[in-house]
Amino acid sequence: MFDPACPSGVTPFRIGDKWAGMVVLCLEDGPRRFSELQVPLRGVTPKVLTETLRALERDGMITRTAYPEIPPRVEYELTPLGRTLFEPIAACREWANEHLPTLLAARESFDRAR
Amino acid sequence: MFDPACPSGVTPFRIGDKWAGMVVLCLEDGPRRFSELQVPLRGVTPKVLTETLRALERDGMITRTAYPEIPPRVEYELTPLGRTLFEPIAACREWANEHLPTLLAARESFDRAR
DNA sequence: CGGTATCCACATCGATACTG
DNA sequence: CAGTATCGATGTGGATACCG
Repeated sequence: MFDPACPSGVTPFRIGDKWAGMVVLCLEDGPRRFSELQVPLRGVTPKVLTETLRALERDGMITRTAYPEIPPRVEYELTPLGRTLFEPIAACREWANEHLPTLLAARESFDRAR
Repeated sequence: MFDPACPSGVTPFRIGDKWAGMVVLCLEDGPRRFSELQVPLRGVTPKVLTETLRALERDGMITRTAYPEIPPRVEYELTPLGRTLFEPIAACREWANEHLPTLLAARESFDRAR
């Protein structure tokens, strides 16, 4: 997902509000900072990322931990509930990785026929 | 999903354009007619259902078969590619079935705290 | 029955600028 | 660094009516 050519960004089967699923995937290996999350989610504005993180926190998927430092540091981490969500989302990612070329070929063929 | 109280309709992890994932799930047991699909997808307007089905057909997920009869009959069916998509989507459905109460409880708790 | 055709409300998403 | 504040474009979804 950190690759600019990663197909996750164009998969038509993104989860929910477009970014939430990718955030969950980004948190697989442990806590991440706000600015770290902005990297793989290319193009996401701070506003939208904030909204996404708030929504996930509200639903008990992630925790937000702010450290009272200068400069400020905030870390987001999957909760146990969030971890249970990781699996089905990862399954969707696997599907996209495997079948996206087929899908795009079908799409192109369909468009050419019209 | 055919139950009015089914949680699938409120799951925050719906796939893609909100209806596409549910359509795939609806086609699990074989071909379905346009009007049949309108039943479990409560509230979907003909326009939106048409758009959803076109998009799925375009991506090679379903086939559309029109029978030249009076009155007209049209059936939609999963392609082999569409069948491969069924599994990860079903996994998301299972997740929702299992964890939605926990999620809603977390949400309510979060909202009460603010 | 299985759609189209219009029109519209609303939410989402984004760009930009600014702050503790 | 990690946001917030505004504002605006976009487009998705929906209500309603009509057609072959």
